[in-house]
Amino acid sequence: MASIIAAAETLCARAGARLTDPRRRVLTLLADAKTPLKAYDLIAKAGVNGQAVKPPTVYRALEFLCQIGIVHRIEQDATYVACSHVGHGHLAALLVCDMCREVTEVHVDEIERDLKRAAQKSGFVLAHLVIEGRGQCRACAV
Amino acid sequence: MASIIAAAETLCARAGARLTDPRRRVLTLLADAKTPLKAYDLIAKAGVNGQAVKPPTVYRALEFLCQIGIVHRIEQDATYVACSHVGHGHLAALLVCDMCREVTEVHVDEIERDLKRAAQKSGFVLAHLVIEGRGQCRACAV
DNA sequence: ACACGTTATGTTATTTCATAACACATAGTC
DNA sequence: GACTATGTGTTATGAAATAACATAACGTGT
Repeated sequence: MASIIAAAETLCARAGARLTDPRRRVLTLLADAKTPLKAYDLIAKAGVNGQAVKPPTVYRALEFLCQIGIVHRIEQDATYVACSHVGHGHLAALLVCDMCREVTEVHVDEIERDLKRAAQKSGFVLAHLVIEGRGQCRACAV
Repeated sequence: MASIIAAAETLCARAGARLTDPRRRVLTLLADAKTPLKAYDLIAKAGVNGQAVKPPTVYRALEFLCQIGIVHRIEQDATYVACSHVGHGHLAALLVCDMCREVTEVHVDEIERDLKRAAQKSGFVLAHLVIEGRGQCRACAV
């Protein structure tokens, strides 16, 4: 649990940025969660002693954390999840279980290469790639 | 242009559904557009002679058209685009140009297979897959 | 023809997701 | 300590999506 904070510190240093209070708070909440959280879940939880946190605060933190690669946004349902394989420059495919919502990350570097090549065939230069799946995780599959 | 309507009729018949007025209208608007449209673009455009169309009407049509596979939703920015390769049971990767917004569809059946296998390795049974890219299309790449 | 079930639409209101714009604060550095 | 970058606080609003309920249109069996 603490290790993800350490990883974040490293990534921040590399980016010439700081792991500030709201950023750390949001990251911690995500890391503690078993499933992806919505932005407004975080807005609700991030407040301390009755002090509500406002949307922009959380959205900024999320944007930053996604940028340094320690948090992933799941486009299909606009949720956010802490990266479980921090470190490799990895592109991950995020597989969300339809039953328990847990996320399985699989690394797909060769697939990225294949896709880049397939895109190139159409003359398309690929800069960014999103791969997301849904289905049943190991525990929930019969 | 008319051919996509014909394709839609076929797909509707196959699904035991009807290509109703609002569905045809939304599909036509998407087919005529050069780039993906937002739902509210469609809501604005779908009205006839001052009669505004309400959000649920368009959202229902979009959901239906996506279901029969003649329209794709681009998750990254919540836009919708008419499928350019109707017919094959194909899974397509949607590549959106960051400059002109045009969409290039590439077919990725082998990649789907690879990904399914990679998922299986983690015990994950893949039911649905989204692959989206961003970058520069042939015309916009230098 | 007409009653019935199913499919699809109309309508109102609301919820959920996200950002613009501007003021203030904090940290690093010359 | 003044200067600049970076980051946060706050207010307000914009943009995307859906819930809930009423009504209409179609197909089928009688």
